[in-house]
Amino acid sequence: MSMSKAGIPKGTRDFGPVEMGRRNYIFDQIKEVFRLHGFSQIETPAMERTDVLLGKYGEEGDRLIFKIMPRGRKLNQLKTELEKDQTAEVAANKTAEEALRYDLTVPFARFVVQHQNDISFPFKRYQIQPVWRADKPQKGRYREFYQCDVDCIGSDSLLNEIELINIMQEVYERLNLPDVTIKLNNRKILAGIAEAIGEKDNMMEITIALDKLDKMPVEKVNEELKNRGISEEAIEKLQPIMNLSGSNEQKMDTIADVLADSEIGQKGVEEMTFMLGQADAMGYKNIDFEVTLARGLNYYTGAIFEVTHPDFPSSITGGGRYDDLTGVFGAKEKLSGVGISFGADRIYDLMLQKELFPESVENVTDILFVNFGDNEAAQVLKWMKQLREAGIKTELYPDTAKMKKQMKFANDKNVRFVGMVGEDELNKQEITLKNMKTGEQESLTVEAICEKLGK
RNA sequence: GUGGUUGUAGUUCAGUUGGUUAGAACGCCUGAUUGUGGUUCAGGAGGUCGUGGGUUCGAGUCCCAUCUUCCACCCCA
Repeated sequence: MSMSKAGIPKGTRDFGPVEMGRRNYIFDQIKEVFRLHGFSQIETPAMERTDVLLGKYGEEGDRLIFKIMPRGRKLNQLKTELEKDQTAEVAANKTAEEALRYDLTVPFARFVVQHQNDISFPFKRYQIQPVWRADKPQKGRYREFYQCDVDCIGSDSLLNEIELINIMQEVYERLNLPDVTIKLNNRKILAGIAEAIGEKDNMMEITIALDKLDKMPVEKVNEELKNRGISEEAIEKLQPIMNLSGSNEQKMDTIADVLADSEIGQKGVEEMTFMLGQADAMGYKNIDFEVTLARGLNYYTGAIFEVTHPDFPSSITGGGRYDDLTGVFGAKEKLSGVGISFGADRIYDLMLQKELFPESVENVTDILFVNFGDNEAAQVLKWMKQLREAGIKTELYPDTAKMKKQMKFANDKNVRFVGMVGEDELNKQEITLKNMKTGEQESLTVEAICEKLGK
């Protein structure tokens, strides 16, 4: 066998026992909230057929999809395509039959269409799985990461959007991250703006520029708009929007004014007003209407969401409404959907930085028994059965090593109690239970311990 | 994909204009303590200086390539 250096691809990570305890804590909280809102879980394969994914995320997205190298005859076809003076990228897209999924929304749309006869709508699903992007890694940006998606498909009602806001609030409340800001916008407003300033066909250009407002001054953005081919007149008309400020209501008033003549814009204003009103009625104070919020994913058509935290550089949740994602897979009727995705890995990084993980997620064993020999071990095995039936996590050190070594092991593993059963305890039929945090110890019967620590 | 940045012990980092045998702290191992971890004390192990080339009498230090890390653009969870 050939030797190789141990290592993993860039932008990927191993998760040890401590990290998994924390990660599962995040997943459990998120899952619990999803279930409380009536969503059910699905899973889809790590890979999809390439044509399912290509063209759904825009040009940049296509480039970031991991294609799986073809095998056998297809591999020779790749060679032929390359010889036809194709770029390697085009050749790869043409010949790779499979690719790793880039997100969970597009595979979900594929799933819905494929199983449309078995699904009753509106279909509320959640899905927690890894996705892969051929990105250049940075802080909070990985090439393999988990998304926690909730989507409702087959309903136009804005109540779905409202429920998603509730879910975001509940999740971040549970995770002890109350400082998040939920940013809202609507693609219809963005379309309306483009229409109102007479640049209907340049909506993407305008939204990309608007998105940069939080990074560069207005003058720079104006310059960029000009470079992107937007007329001076249109840029002039855009200024009230670029200089938006004040409360959500004040911003909405200004926008409504600018969009008075745009049908689609008015629809967007109507939707946004409803959502802001509902959020206000729930007493939420951290909702921000931001026209600059664009979100690159091509398929969004209505509301768009993004959650940020002051101590983290990038968004930790994002999503929106898509009207026709199932259409491209040949759905019988038009199915509108809306959903969001929690970025578990970014939430993990943020919570670690803020030291928000409860200590309890790190201990896996309640009682570790010191091994004093065969006779003692035989008795401990019986007692452990009783303890486990009472819901107490317990284990026996497998070797009769030195006490010091066993105690150190217990300490390193962060167990709550050490159980000692030697000759004295066998005679008394009791267990010496030591609290590893306080150092106190007492002699108790197994029944008394079940009573004390049992679930 | 473009531009920049980082890499030295298990970890975090020192290491002078290129010059003997590459250091510290923490961690790890052993003992003080044969039924007590976390504290204390004494001792010990551990490095092909990311990898591969090159310049030089001599390279952790300079040059090139490559990988990795982080950052900006782009995009995004």
